Amino acid sequence: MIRAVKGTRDILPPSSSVWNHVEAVARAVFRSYNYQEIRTPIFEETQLFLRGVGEETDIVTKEMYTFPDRGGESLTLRPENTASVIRAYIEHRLDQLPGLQKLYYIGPMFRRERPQKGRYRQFSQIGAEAIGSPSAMVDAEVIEMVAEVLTRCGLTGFSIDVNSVGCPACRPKFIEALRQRLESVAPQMCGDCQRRATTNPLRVLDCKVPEDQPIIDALPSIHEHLCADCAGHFELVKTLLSDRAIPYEVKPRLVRGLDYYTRTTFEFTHGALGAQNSILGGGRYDGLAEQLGSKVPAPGIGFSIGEDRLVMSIEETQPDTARPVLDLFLAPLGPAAVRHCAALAYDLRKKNTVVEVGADGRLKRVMETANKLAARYVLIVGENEMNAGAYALKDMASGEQTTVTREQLLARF
RNA sequence: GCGGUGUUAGCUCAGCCGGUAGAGCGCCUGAUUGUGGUUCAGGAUGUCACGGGUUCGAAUCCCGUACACCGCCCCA
Repeated sequence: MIRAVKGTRDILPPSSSVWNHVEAVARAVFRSYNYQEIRTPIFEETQLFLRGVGEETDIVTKEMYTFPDRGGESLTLRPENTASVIRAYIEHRLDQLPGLQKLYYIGPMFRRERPQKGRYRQFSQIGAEAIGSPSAMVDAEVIEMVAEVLTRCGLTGFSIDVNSVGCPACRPKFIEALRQRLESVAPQMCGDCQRRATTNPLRVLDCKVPEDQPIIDALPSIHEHLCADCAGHFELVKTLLSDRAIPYEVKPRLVRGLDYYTRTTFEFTHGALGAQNSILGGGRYDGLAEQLGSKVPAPGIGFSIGEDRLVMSIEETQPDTARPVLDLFLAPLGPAAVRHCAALAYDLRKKNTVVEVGADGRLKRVMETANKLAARYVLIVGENEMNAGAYALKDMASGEQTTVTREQLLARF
């Protein structure tokens, strides 16, 4: 038997309707903030991600689906979408358009990691990018917007963590201070941290080993090293979030894994997800466009929601959300009624009524089928009904049966 | 990429120390002629994940592979 490849999966009903719901909610919220959809290719030149995501990141060093095209060019299945959006922004000179560019996307991403619950090799992200402004106003609006998406999806119990990772002016100084301090304390820490102390000092802050926590708490904080501009920016973001009564927590240790982040970073987590508790992540990337060859600066901020994880949280939190509606089930008795029902269904469906036509057979059997499909009403169409010009309409919930003419039926459904 | 647990009917699982498989749910059929949800009776379905080994004999023991899940790394 041929099975779906490792780390990929089929989204079947009724789960697929939850996916559709989530996407519809996101589109509606994005629209209300005046975002418009962008669709970029699912694969790009490998070079885009090397430069955009960062050569030293885990994504680039060990997780990309990279393959040579038949012409010899190296292509890569997109591991994330921000780099592609910025590439499109530059390529199509969107900086020449008036105002901020506010773009959203929904689609599959690919990372070759060891699969786990909530972690797949093909997964879907719902994301948005606001490009063209360095203002803290935009940061706060983006965080507000994504919180609104989760809330309107019916999700509760998520928490919002924010931080500032500084800018090219102040972050290197912080990293240097961190490195120096780690020289003395790292030997007392876990093996991973001893390694990180030299390879990636920022990662030490993310360590979850309980014994290391007191040591980490005593390490220098990024906030002591932010330059005046970065500190002011972060203060304003926090003030604006408070103005909106959005509950957030400052996590000085929140370090994101992509190289392009500057200043504001944020992450939403949810307890129902297990080890992969991050439901969405995002941040500001003021230097990314220039890194990708833009001649003009294009400061931006964005996020991406892990759609698989969002759907999973919703399904675990509220299990009975996905229930498709079947308005009317037509039960034909005899070949003539089958033709009659087909024509009737055609007219009803033009009005977007959800209609199913049963197979000809014993009424008992047809009723059983209608019941299993959870039909609201069943319309019985046999010789008697066709001769009389009136159908028997049964309310499946109450069991009551009434008589309706074709006109009455079309007016009602 | 590293470590661990698991893989038996469509689903959830049982199967003790090796003697070639079961339950519940679901599905199908019937309880006479045009009426569901309850009840009753009957029925179908598994190369016991795959490959190899030990054995007279393996779902049951051993090894390998695949996949899923848990933890690590990292992230969505």
